[in-house]
Amino acid sequence: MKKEVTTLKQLAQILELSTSTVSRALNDHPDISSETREKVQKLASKMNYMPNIFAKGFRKHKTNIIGVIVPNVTHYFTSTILKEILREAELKGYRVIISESNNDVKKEKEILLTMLQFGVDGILMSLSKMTKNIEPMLYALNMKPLVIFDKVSSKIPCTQIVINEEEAAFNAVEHLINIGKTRIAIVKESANSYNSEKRYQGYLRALEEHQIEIDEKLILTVDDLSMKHGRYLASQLISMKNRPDAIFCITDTAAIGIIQTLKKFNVKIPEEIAVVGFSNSSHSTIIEPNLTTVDQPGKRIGQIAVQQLVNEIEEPVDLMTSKSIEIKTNLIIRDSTFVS
Amino acid sequence: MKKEVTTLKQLAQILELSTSTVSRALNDHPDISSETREKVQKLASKMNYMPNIFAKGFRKHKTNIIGVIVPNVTHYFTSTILKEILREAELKGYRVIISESNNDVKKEKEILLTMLQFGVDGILMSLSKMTKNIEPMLYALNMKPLVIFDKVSSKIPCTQIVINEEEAAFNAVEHLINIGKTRIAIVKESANSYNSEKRYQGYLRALEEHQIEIDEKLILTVDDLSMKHGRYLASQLISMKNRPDAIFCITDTAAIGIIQTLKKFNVKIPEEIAVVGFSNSSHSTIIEPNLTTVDQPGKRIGQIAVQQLVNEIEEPVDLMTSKSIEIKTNLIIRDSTFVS
DNA sequence: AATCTTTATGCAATCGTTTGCGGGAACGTT
DNA sequence: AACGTTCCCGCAAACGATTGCATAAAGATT
Repeated sequence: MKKEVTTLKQLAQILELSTSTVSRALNDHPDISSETREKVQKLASKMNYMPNIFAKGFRKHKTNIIGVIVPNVTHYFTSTILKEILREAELKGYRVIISESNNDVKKEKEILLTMLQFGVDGILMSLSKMTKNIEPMLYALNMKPLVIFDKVSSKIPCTQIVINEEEAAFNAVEHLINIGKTRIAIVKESANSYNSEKRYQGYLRALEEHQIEIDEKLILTVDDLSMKHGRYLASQLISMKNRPDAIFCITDTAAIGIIQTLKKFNVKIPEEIAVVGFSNSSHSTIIEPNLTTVDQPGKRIGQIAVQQLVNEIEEPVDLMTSKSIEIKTNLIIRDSTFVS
Repeated sequence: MKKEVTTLKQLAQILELSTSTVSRALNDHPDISSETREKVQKLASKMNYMPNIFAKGFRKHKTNIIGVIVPNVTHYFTSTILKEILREAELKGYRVIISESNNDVKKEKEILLTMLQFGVDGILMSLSKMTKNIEPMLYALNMKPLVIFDKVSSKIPCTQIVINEEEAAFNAVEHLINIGKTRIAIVKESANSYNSEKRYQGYLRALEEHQIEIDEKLILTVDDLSMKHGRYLASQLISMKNRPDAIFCITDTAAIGIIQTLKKFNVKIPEEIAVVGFSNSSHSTIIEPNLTTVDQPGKRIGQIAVQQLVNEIEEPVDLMTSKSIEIKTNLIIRDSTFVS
């Protein structure tokens, strides 16, 4: 093993040149005659020379690595974004290291610091659910560019890539209104995350604009938007004396739990209760009836996030400057709200 | 920005010691008196000192990074493994860089080389579907430890982490036999990947041991085990004059496509045709009837893969030595084969 | 022919850390 | 008193690549 790697010095010796010349030749420095440049480059590729990235990073204080921090890689939406981040980063000549915060604030902070220590050129992150203390992010911003996406916080003065949460929710709820629903429940998160809050605002605005009175009983809040909790909530809603005729659930997973329970109790979807989710997860076309949901363009988010970050890395602008980029979503209407 | 980072030299100056002493003190070298050791460590933590990883990696030729190459991060099973790889690697003090091959052999090779150049300490990979040329892997093995998982190839002389594919398939098919099925179709991959081949062997053995004749017509081969192809195959199977009474599909996705079509044509599952998948993907409990499938312990695979690799990194044994670690799977019986 | 430019190259320092070696101080041993 | 040990610590080289500066050679300008 440990086959020896060719170094600059070796190339230099063989060609009877100095390492400086070889280095410059490989980097297309104008001082070098095209003759030697070619000679060097030819030998280098022949000997399979690869610059030692650590010596390089060490010297130039640039690693061409971007750090990515997300709550959970197995989340389908996240992995879609990740996929695109990998693709786009590679295109731009960056490598990506990924860490999971598992929605643990302390872990999140640790990862952030470790990545900085490690020398990433910039960081891309999606905040964990409970992130309140933004100190670590501010600290990070002191040193390197930071772009946050999906789960963001407007308190952090950096570029944010978000979807039009409020409008998306508005459209979803308006769709329910358009098909004749009036008692529309919402299922949101108790920890007032950015996303949950925005979607809630969209819900409120839709009802308001259509002069539908808000019924506190139809505003459901839950810690964890899981399928299990969805199932539980559905059973609650069914047993209400004045049932809703539609449910807007700010997450596909919980929406699916809801549908499962509704079916179990033979509630007709969408006739008796229509259901709308959020994410367009792959589950939404498996469950029956297929789930009407908001499509979040993960690819676009990943792509723009990388582009922004690389931009900030390569054109060191004034950090600490806020900028919010909003990405459009699409409501995808399926059987859970649609009677053919 | 670019807040200055504390270095060894700075610590040394403040303490009026040499950098060597400071370095040794921080690394608990026995030559250092406990008195100075404490003094140094105290100041270091106070000044938030973090060794420059690049200088370190540069000097010691060790990066503490492991490279991971997978075909597709959005694949649920893959992301489960990934999650565990991240966790376990961190535990062992390693960082992880991830790349996607997208089942492109050329890309796979490129990534492999880039990662080596980059200086990873070892590589964890799941082969792409069409990988035939194992040259790049052999080359990699020359330089660094390599562990492959899930999609493996016995031709590559390195540690392989696999599930008991053959046995798992055997159990699945035997289960179908036990519930009284005799005309059991299999849906497998046309590119004879390791996994597909092993599962096919398990299928054959199960039939053989139960003296069920093999019917070539029931052996279906498809390029791409997608839902779409599943749907297509199902329509084929239905229109056969001598229909199968069960289908063993070596992938959950395709199995789900099959179920969708069977339902569409009002074929009773499992009474008329039972269906078994492979993976225990999250979809398998969403589809109705819930899919009987083989649970692949992704967490275990990820964990063992990292443990093996780190082992080989830290105790440089003889590389080029094959070792196959088999992980047990479980057949999870659900409604698609079970009549209550 | 002397001087200035330009072109192409080499020298040597540098980045931050680790580590082999050497050496001074303090102590113990004859 | 002379010598050997042990304990701490510093010097300086090394890792591989980059880069400011110096310089030799060749060409251009007067």
